[in-house]
Amino acid sequence: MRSAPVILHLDLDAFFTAVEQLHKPSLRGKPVVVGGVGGRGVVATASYEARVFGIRSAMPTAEARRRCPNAAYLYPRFPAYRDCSLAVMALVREVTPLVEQVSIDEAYLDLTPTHPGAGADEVAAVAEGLRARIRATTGLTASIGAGTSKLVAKIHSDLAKPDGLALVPAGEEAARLAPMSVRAIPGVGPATAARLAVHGVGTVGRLAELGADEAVRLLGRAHGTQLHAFALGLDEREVVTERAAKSVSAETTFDVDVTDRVRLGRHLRELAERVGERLRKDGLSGRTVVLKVRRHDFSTLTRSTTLDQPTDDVALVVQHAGRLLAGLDVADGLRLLGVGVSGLSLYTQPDLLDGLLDAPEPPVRAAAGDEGGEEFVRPDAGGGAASQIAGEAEPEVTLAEGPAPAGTPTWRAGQDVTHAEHGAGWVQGSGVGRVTVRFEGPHTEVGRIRTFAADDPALAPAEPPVWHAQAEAEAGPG
DNA sequence: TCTGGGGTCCTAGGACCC
DNA sequence: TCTGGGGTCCTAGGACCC
Repeated sequence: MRSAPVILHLDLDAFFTAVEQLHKPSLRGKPVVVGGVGGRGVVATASYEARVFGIRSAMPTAEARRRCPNAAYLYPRFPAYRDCSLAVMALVREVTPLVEQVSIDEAYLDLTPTHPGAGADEVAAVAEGLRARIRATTGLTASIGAGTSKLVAKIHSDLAKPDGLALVPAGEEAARLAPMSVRAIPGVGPATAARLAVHGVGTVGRLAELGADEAVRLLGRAHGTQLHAFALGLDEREVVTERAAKSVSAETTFDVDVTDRVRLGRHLRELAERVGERLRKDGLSGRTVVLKVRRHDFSTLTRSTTLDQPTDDVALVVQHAGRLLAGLDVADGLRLLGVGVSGLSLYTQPDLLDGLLDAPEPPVRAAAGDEGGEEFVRPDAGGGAASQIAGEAEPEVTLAEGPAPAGTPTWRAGQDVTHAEHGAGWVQGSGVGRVTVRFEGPHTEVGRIRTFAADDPALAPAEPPVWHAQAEAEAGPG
């Protein structure tokens, strides 16, 4: 446990509706609801003016309309929210590089790197400074919780809302948490709260008194252990800057239940196309295809099948998901259809791979700076990268300007990661100043390049300079 | 009131292997 | 020949979060 409250949790207040009110002054001071506006829509965010009427997130929009017919009901504009989020997160990263963005409107910060030895007063000043800059540059208000752990920071950003700061001095965690409802703990939802209530546990303090063994008996091994530790104010989770995606999915709820298999098939293809698009954009492929359906009675089923090889091929996803769907009874109607891919790995493109492996070695020139004209990075110039693999493995590869060898796959401008592993291969792109080469596991075949969407002309670099790099490395000892 | 869409993590049983 | 136990993978479902 840290000895000072250097972990912050920042949460933008009523984010979606705040952006709408920012962009449209006539909405300011008025009840605004952002969410699904169709017959089966639910509320994503209600402005504070709308919350006065009892409107809450996840409430059916129909119910919200009953409570406040005069509110503005808006369909979400995610691109606008993403832009605002990027602006805020840029300010956040000026405070510390140790930022874990957990959603479009939330992030944890660890101030240790930039404010070593900071006490509560300094942390409070940093947090207030950040809140002020967010307001001044974006017009949005943020609430911040500060404590010695993610848990305490998270719980207190909620208590600070709206537009506030709540800081818990080191040593006061358990006492602060004890009187709170167990529902204040992240991970305690309706089901867990109900199970605890049966045993007379309603507060965090009572959960702490219960003891770890009893908590495990009631809630299962993982959940029980974790929640009991939380109840004592114990939380050793680190702030981590990057987490790899584990699945990609798309789903849709129909306005009216669907029984027609032809229509379902069309929706299935659309959903698979969305999944495929995202897989390729992120340079991923997955081995398990998952079909999800929700029936007329709201019961949910999933069916999955695991392939021999990871794929991002829409046709293949459609084929397997379609087979899974064919095995289900849809006579009573489906209200939701979803398709997903899990078991993700960094993407390989077999045809490109073959071409590359069969192709003659690309010309190797002097390392950057040695000669005029085209400059390629010499494979051994990346030797530093290879030597880092055995460690934690995100070596950077220097880029050189100039044309890359024929057949070199392209990554999308602005996409900050390309992948090569355990071998050499060329990559190129534009608009990005550096390439990070990421290595997975000790297991992959030599010579594989994992990347890109080279077959998509829309992704080809339009503007010079065109960069290329040779990513070169060897397997570490594992 | 009648329940979105995108995710994560956990549990449990069965298959399979050693 | 029969039996046991542990580990891993796969599948399905459920709780939870924003």
